[in-house]
Amino acid sequence: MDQPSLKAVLGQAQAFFASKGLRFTKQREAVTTLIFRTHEHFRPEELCERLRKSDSSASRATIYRTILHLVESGMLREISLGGGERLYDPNFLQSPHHNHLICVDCREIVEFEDPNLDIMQNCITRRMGFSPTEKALRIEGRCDRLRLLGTCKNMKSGKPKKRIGSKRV
Amino acid sequence: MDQPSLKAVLGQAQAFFASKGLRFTKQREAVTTLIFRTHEHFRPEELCERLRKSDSSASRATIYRTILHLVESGMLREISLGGGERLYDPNFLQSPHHNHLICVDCREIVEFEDPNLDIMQNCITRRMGFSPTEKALRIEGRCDRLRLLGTCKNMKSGKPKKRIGSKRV
DNA sequence: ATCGGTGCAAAACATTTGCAAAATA
DNA sequence: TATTTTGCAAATGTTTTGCACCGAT
Repeated sequence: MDQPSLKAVLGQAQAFFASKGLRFTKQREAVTTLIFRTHEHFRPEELCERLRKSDSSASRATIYRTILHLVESGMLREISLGGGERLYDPNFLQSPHHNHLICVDCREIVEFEDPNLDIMQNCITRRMGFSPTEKALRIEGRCDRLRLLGTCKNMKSGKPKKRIGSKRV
Repeated sequence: MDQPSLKAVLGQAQAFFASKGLRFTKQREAVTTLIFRTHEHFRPEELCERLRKSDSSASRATIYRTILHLVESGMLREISLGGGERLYDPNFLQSPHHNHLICVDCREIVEFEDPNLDIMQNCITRRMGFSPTEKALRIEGRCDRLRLLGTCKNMKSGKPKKRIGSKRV
């Protein structure tokens, strides 16, 4: 974990739960920790798996319910990178406006921001008579290095690396 | 159906299936017709329902499999408007670069295009070393009319209208 | 006769929910 | 004690799959 220390994140979560009159139980803390300890995007089921391997524990139901709470708090966001899979992204806490670029070859996910893009999106939205509340841009592309050199840093001996995690830019 | 006549669409589908050495059976034609007869976004299960009500028929399995073929052909696109629901959009045939704006109040979906946005997205992508293959921008917003006047054309006596269909802009 | 293609029913998943027991303010 | 929260297991809902049969070349 880097920028906002895990401790700060846990504090924010605790504050949110408290503001709703909810308890920050050890299960909820464990789930929150597991989510924000890395920058990895995750599927709920993967989180269950991860938690099972850790020293703490929480039932599947609790994990799903905690995820919903964290989404409601705005700390966690559901994203969709295609395939109808429900994926969660813990990185909006550090970069609230980031977008996703996915390499179609190696599935690497690059997170990026661009203020100009944001501005333009705002204009377009307002021109249509709406006030934007949330924007999600997903770009799929082919890595130039791979196309030109036949390999890229995410390819391992010709085999694309399956990655759910993300890289910041 | 308007622009590309249904007949033309069916022809294109047939050509695709043929190019793959596959047959354009009456079930596949029925599914294709049902999909492209309107501009509605749909969930596979809804399509099953629609087909059950029509005079033609195809099993659930066939419907799912045909959808996959049509996506592969590029005629149909999977989109995600949040909530992890798998939705399909038949409108990329007419407007290959459109994006989606969803009203958070009434869930109306507005499809829109903007060449400048496309250009900017291209630049950003290339700057990161990628060649874009596909882009999906989803904006959620609040309709100004509703916010200012307390009502909007999609609200029916205060109750938001649930809409899966789309409006072109 | 040979390949697909179809339809059924089962399987595979992911997610939600009801409820009794446990934990906590 | 009152109220949440948890965990289990069952229910739900969607999508995929195996397989026997059907149909077209």
